[in-house]
Amino acid sequence: MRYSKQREAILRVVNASNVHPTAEMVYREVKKEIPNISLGTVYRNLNALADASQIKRISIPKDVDHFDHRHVEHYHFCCTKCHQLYDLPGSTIHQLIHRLEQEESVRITDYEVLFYGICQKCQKGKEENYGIKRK
Amino acid sequence: MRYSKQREAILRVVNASNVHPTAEMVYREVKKEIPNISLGTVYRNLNALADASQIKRISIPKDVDHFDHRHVEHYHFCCTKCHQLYDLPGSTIHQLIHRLEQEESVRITDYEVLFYGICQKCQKGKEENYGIKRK
DNA sequence: GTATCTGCAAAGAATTTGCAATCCT
DNA sequence: AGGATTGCAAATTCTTTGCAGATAC
Repeated sequence: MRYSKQREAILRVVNASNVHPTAEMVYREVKKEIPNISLGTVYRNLNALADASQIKRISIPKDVDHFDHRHVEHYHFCCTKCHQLYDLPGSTIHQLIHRLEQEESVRITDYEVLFYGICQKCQKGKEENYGIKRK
Repeated sequence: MRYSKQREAILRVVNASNVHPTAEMVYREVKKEIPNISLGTVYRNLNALADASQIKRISIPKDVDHFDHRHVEHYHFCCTKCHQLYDLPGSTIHQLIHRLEQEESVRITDYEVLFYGICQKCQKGKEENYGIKRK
């Protein structure tokens, strides 16, 4: 994979973000720096970076894909009320992975744990919809 | 939700299937029974059934959505070589859910655990691609 | 009777792709 | 130089939706 300033900027934006950006969000952000970048380029690079395991793709029912850096192990939590995507800490999953690899004879190289529920804010009644439409 | 023979057949197909069918697969299967059913009806009903928690939607990176019955608790495993979707047994996740609910003050109502890796068949070199294209 | 559901076809939304020009190394 | 990458726009793919007629209750 050859260097390009577009890809460098895209990776930087995903790494710096704490909101699990979508392709569109990354596009809007990178545009500030490279105004004539195209959305196609953003998609191409997000795919390339995900294939190279430099970022992680999060697929969510009824929503477009989100992308995430891979700095720390964590789970994802999707609030079914405000449709916001949060991180949940933890890496308890490794024991489970080990057990499954033994018992099921598969080799596990990656995982995605997605919880659904009601976030703290929405439980308190402060429900907000951050413009994320329900598919 | 009112009865319809279309929805009944769709639910029956998902419940009877052991391959986590896509909307298209369900459509092809139900068509054997109700030849003039439309794909739109299949989509509408899969959505309605998933909203009613009668079936589960599985969103996978670079693949269309799959649907699954909810008979037993299990995880999903996606082989990155043959792109086949398998079940993995277990429900170890409940302790984790409990802990996270306490510590993070969220209410968790559902979850999806998706592992990636190489399935048994592909490890043995018998890799097959079941016509599931890579997005 | 009437609200829900269906089939059909068209629309919509997200993502990919072909191509000529440009950029890395 | 030469292959990778880009911007642009068109194409593709999956899914949703509007509507008129059919169906459930």
